Amino acid sequence: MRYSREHKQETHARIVKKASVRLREKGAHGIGVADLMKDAGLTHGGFYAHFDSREALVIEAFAHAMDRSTDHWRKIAEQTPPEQRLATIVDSYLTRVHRDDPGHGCAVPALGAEIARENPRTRKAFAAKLEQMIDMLADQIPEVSRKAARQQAMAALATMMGALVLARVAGSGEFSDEILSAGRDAVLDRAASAKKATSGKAAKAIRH
Amino acid sequence: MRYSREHKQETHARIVKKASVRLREKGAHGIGVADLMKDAGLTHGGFYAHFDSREALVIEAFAHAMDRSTDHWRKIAEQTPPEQRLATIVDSYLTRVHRDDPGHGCAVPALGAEIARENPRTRKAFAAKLEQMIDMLADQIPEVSRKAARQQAMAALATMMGALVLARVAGSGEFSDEILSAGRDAVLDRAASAKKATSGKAAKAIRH
DNA sequence: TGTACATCAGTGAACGCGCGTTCACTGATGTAC
DNA sequence: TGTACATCAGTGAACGCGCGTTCACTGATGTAC
Repeated sequence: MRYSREHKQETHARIVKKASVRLREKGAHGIGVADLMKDAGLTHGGFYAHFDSREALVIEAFAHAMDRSTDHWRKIAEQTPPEQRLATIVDSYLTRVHRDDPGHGCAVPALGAEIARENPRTRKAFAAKLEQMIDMLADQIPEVSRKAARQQAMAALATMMGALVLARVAGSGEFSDEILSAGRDAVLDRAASAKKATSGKAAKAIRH
Repeated sequence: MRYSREHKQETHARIVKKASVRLREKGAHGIGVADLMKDAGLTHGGFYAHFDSREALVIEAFAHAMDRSTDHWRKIAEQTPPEQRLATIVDSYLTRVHRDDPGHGCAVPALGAEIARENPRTRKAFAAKLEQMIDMLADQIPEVSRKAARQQAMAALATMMGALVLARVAGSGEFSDEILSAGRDAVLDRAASAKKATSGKAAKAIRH
């Protein structure tokens, strides 16, 4: 059954897309090649017509997830006034829905720690996507220098993904909700005070 | 070779201690029973004289790592004036040494995401230790209500462990160092502004 | 105190299972003539 | 346009390996008498 020219690309994309969901749900080593192929409606034998190895799929699936997240938040930001963009992203990031559905959420809290232990090539591929995500976040922070915006974006992502990891460890009760809420407040308060600090002297005094 | 009464307990403790290092280094599924026993100077067959299953060791090793971290920071805090305690903890947490030696560092960035995917019993055991760690951090935040201190402790831990995960993904270059530094600034700035906010009106205005 | 026996932490071979990967084969469709 | 052949995405059995777990056995030391 030979297929048309686009067919292989479509199948390849479908495997990557489905895998990116399942890997975020189950972890980078939490699901096997056979199950990933089954998710895409195929049998495991055909896997190596599309990827050199399981690891190659993992890299593609991560990149896909990161790109989708970065695009998603950029689009959300574009529909929001500049001074509210970061707040809107944080509010949509630290939600119960995101906490309870890692498969369709940010790959950083789901897979960051595992990727950091992966071989250098895989880790670097992920690091490049992480940098793009941070740049996108920095773009949403107006009224400060580029350097300050990047620094704030790094801290904001650390707090957001960290709070999501902690909230997932905590389960889905009150304790978990409190973590989400504490993370939101931390990012938003700091954004507010950092902005004031660059435009007023009184606020600057507070930072030191 | 029957051993004295304390011998088994000592061996058990040694296995747990060594495993807690290796699991933080390699991940919750990154190292096998045989290698873990070898680390403790034993052969794999004896494992089940000490633990019901591999998972039981994982739970004990996590609990051990969390207790050690919590104790460690409590001790550091006790040797520091109250108003500098959180800052001292943050400074010792977000370092290159900690980033580059996960085996002897905090279990939350190393294993949190994986534990969140584990079965409910394992996850809940970890969640209880997480709550203890947050309580300990809240104890180091003076001059605010208990509720506010806990909230700030949650956010601080989220930022700290998140920054460590991101820094490990980023490797060990400039980008990675910037993440550590951005995380430090975020926690310390917020601690300073939160304190001011409870004692001065001008600062309160800044938070809103 | 001395002796015979019981205990059980630890050994190392073996089992069963799942997983990543390989491979011979299939057959629908593209392509050459 | 029609026909014969080539291609190659996908199938499903099989391989080899590592891992968690089991088990018969060992032998130094605790304990009963």
